[in-house]
Amino acid sequence: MCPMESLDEKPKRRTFKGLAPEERQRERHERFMEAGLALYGTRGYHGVTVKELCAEAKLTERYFYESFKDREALFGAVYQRQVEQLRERVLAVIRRHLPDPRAMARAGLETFFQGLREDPRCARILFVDVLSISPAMTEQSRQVTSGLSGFLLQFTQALYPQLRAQGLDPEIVATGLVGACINVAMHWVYGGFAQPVEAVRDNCYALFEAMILTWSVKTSKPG
Amino acid sequence: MCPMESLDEKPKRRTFKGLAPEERQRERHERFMEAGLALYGTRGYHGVTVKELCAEAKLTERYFYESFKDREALFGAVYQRQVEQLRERVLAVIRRHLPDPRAMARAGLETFFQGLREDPRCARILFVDVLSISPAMTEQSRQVTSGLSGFLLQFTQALYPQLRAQGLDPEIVATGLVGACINVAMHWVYGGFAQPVEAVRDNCYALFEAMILTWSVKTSKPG
DNA sequence: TACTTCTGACAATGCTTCATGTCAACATGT
DNA sequence: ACATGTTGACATGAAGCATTGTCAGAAGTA
Repeated sequence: MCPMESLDEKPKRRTFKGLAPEERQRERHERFMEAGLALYGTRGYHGVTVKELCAEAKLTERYFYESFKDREALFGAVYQRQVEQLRERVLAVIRRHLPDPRAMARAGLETFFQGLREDPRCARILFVDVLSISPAMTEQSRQVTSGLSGFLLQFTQALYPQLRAQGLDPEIVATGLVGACINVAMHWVYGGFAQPVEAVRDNCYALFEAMILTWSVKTSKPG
Repeated sequence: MCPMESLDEKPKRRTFKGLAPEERQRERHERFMEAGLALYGTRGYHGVTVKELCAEAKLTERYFYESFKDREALFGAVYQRQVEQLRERVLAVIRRHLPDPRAMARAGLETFFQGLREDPRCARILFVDVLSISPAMTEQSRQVTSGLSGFLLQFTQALYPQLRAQGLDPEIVATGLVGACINVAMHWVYGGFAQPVEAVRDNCYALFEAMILTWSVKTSKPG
């Protein structure tokens, strides 16, 4: 009985199982992120409940709402992480193949596809469910893919500054090429990786190269 | 009081409001189909309840379950109808432009995009929600897009029988081209049709042409 | 008019989910 | 050993949903 006891005293946070409070919380957060990847990535967003996420994370609802506002917030966090992981990986590989544009593009594509094969769960998260959750998530996805085609655009224009598409809108073409990769990836993943990754990489690269070639031809001999 | 009254007598079906029983049922079915298109196409599959579908159709739950086993069955029917409508329209236009392959492809593409602009609701149904409902619906969508790339393949190979893709898998390329059109369409629709339909059509056609050109080049002068 | 079918409004059931709350058991530092 | 922070199991409540059922009245038939 301490005499100066305040009425709204904060509980003293302390270590537990050898971990500081922040560490424990981060670990719980992490477990939910992995549970989200596991369940959302296999059964989709709408088929998964908070209770199931908790069971997968071996934690209880209380801690779920400690880390995330709701189911959608967890999905958004998982989505964003997957995007950034894949992006970093692809960019790193592209950098490693500087300055050969052909090698850069092919290696980037291969890394993209290999990432999906290593963890097919992220394919569903990145390309399917994100579009059917809420307008906010749809917009987030739109920005990601727009950013991707923007990068693609910048990339090709830096490599081939002389390219001027006659009557073509580079933004639309870039959107198309991104869509091509995504659709190929989806069919590849859902088809059980029937083709070797090199085949997928080469065929997608062929689309890129075809466009560059077309642009060169159109610009070098107009009409 | 008829003396021979059977215990399990079937109710005599009769006309009502000048319509035969079958006509009435068909009309109810139709109203649910339109309600499904309206609500699924704007708010998505998961955000719509049976009650809302009934309100939109101005009918009651009883009649919903008369026509459809559940919400998913209605979605499947709406999806299938939209696929077939768009396909018929595109095929009709393509036929009308025989035998000029360039005109056929461009007109087909334009009809595809124009169909989406006339009724943006079907974009969501055809490309987004169908993938996140159930494995069965996902498979149905897969078959549709596979059929589409199959047609594309057959089309180009019929027009350019000499084309032999060196080291390329025509199936993957076709999948990519279909994905390109779908992604361009999605961004076009969700971006509020910022570009004129001719621009979208021409840029997608450019992708097609680029591939054909690439194949021709690769086959005529190998290496 | 008398009878039957058809229709719409809505109640009822049973289930599931989200989100919060309770509480005893456990772990820790003193 | 004790007081207290921490945890997991479970309870609770409000809400929403799918599906079936009830019933009075409108619309057709004879």
